[in-house]
Amino acid sequence: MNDIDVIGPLLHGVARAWRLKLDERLKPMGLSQAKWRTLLRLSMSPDPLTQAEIASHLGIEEPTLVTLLHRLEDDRWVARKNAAHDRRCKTVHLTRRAQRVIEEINSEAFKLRHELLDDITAADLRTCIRVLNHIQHKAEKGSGNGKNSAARARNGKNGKN
Amino acid sequence: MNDIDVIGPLLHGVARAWRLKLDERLKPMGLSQAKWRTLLRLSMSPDPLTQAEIASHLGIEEPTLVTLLHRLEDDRWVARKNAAHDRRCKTVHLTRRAQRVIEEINSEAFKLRHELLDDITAADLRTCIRVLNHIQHKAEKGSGNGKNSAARARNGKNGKN
DNA sequence: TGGAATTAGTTAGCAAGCTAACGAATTTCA
DNA sequence: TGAAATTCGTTAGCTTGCTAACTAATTCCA
Repeated sequence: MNDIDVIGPLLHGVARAWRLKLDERLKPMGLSQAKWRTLLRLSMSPDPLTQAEIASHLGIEEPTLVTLLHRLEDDRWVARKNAAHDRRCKTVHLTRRAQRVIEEINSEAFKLRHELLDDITAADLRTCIRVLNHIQHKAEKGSGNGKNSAARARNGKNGKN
Repeated sequence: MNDIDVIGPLLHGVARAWRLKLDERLKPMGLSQAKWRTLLRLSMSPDPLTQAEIASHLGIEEPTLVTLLHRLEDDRWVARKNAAHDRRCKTVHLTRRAQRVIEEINSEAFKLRHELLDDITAADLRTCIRVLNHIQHKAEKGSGNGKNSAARARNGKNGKN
């Protein structure tokens, strides 16, 4: 089995292992990766985001976000508000409770990143990133039916700007 | 945003893009990635496999495999048989129809791998694989509650040997 | 200005992953 | 030998992703 044949399953496996590890760490505060990623994204933006914007940033489709927000709303992590400027839009806001735990989330994610990566050399890491970027761009090119949020987000065409 | 902060989302994104691309290519023959991976694994084994063995090889849990096999059985890709030697076990077998398309699946997967990787140097690819392996092992270490099929499969403790 | 096209959010329904809990069969060992 | 532990497959119910199809609101332009 040569390198070319091994990297596909390997990629799949690493992404999965990382996700599971984070989920495991954040489970004590009642949050999964999908949930804390959403909270972090909201906390990073200076002004309120609409659902379409959030979905685009996260690289998921809008219907996926709808149910995710329902769960977050049920657990009082976020609240939806009708936007004043456009009655079609809703903006999503962090509750105080969420703002309080975001620090914890950040620090836990930061710690894990460093645990997993700290004995990899900067040069190797850079090479790895270059390779992965290359693969990702190739994989997304041409598949475009115009509806891929992840690609859209990466290219900055997030529907607002 | 430095390298350490960027590689997490990147990994997630690459794995997703690759999976979507393969799904797109194999959709014309009515197969998703989870399905064709299962068929391939069955075709690679010289003698029949039980469900527990298949789940372990694929790195998924048994209940996940159960519903996957149901879908594959509904579409006449595989058949379950009661094992003679152990009445608890069922072995899973490819139908003729499946055997016929496995060649196609293989060649499509092979083509995609080479499309995505062919202008990456062998050295870079090797570095990338080394880094990913390292991350994966770190991510799996310690999380062990003994129930992680993926790690079990990689370590060769697949319940039979 | 008013009908057509577009955009935001939603619902419905499927796929593929998970854990917990269970029944039936087998293995272990006191 | 027979009770306890283990193993195999299953069901039930959850999460997180998807597409297709819908409603309501807005924008475009003839």
